[in-house]
Amino acid sequence: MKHTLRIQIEEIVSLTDDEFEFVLSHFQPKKFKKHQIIIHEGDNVPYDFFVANGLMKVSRVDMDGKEHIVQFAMENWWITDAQAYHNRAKATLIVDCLEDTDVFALSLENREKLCREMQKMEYFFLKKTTAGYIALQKRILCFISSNAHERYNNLVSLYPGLMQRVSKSMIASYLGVTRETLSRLNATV
Amino acid sequence: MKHTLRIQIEEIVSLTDDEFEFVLSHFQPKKFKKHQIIIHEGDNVPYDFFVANGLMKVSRVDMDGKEHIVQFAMENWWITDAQAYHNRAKATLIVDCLEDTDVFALSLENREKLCREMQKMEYFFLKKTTAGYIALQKRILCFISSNAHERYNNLVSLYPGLMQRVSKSMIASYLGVTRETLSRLNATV
DNA sequence: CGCGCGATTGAGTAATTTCAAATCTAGTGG
DNA sequence: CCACTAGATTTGAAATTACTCAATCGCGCG
Repeated sequence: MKHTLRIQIEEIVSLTDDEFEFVLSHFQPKKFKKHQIIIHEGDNVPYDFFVANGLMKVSRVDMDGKEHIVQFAMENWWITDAQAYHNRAKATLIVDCLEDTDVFALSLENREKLCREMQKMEYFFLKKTTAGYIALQKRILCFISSNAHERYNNLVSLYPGLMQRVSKSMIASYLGVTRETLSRLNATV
Repeated sequence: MKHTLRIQIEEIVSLTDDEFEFVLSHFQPKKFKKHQIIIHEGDNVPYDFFVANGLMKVSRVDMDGKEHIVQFAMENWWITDAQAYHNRAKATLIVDCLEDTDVFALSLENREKLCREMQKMEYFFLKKTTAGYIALQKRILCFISSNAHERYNNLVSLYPGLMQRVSKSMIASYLGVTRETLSRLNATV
């Protein structure tokens, strides 16, 4: 059975067994528990996490104590406070687990080292990051051109599996509406 | 006087004169007129554009004929329909000029070629794309956690120069509000 | 059974949109 | 230099959408 990280990388570049072992040696496997907070606001952010199993989220809590969810990460997604990670700055976001989660953690040092050692990994990260950029651009277009109802329908069709694993309050937070508004949307469908 | 593209690249990797000439040979300089539409919906998207001079935007026009602006690009910004460009797909967005504009156009073929020939250019694109990803993530956080007034203030403080060059209707479209709402915000400040 | 948590419902309020009309502004031709 | 027009901006009033706060419902679990 192939490693889930290997499958993802090989969607973009092919690897021999040895090469994959080499790549993998740059990651640290870690296990987290449901509700565990991995990165607090103000922390250093030493890792980008590849989720092998489980479910995490990144969010910010505003001055009123309201949580705003920036991203979920299910299996085969990457998650971290990107701004803090890449700029070696203090976290402004919170990363935590919605389920027991297995990740492969990649430090920025190892990421850079890996890119120097294997150019095709730099190519992989470029493709992945570009795809992420495009996805965010679509999400922005959704915000500027759609109301809450349309954004909800869009999310359901994009990630149907997410609905079964995440509370409706969190879906609301991700969509930028209150849980009450989201609840009333469902009634209207 | 250094080339504006060279300055941007050298913020991330240093180049000799020869190297820069080599990089530049992969680009095509182009001149566009104000109001010129560079990419129509449904077009192929052969280029990513580096704006040397002038101002462009990417937008989508919805079924009601309303324009939604995804991005502006002033000097030293990159702009294209990223989804269509990177996936060699038909454009779903419109790219046009708000001023007479000089660009350096980079085809996907030349981009790939350049990355193969000079690894540090792949590094450059990775850093640039990562920075773009982080910027979009911030903009999304702004949408889910801020009202129109706060989004407007945020935009003004991020890009004060933009306000002098772009009509308020377009600012409104970029912020995801109507021009009437934006107009009323200014009154309240 | 009864507690606790998430989801829903209700009522009032605030923000935003819609559509229409009025104003302002820059550029043009006389 | 002035009048005129087209486009952009602002204003007004009503309708809609979304939010807030409070109360209720539903369900799993000790």
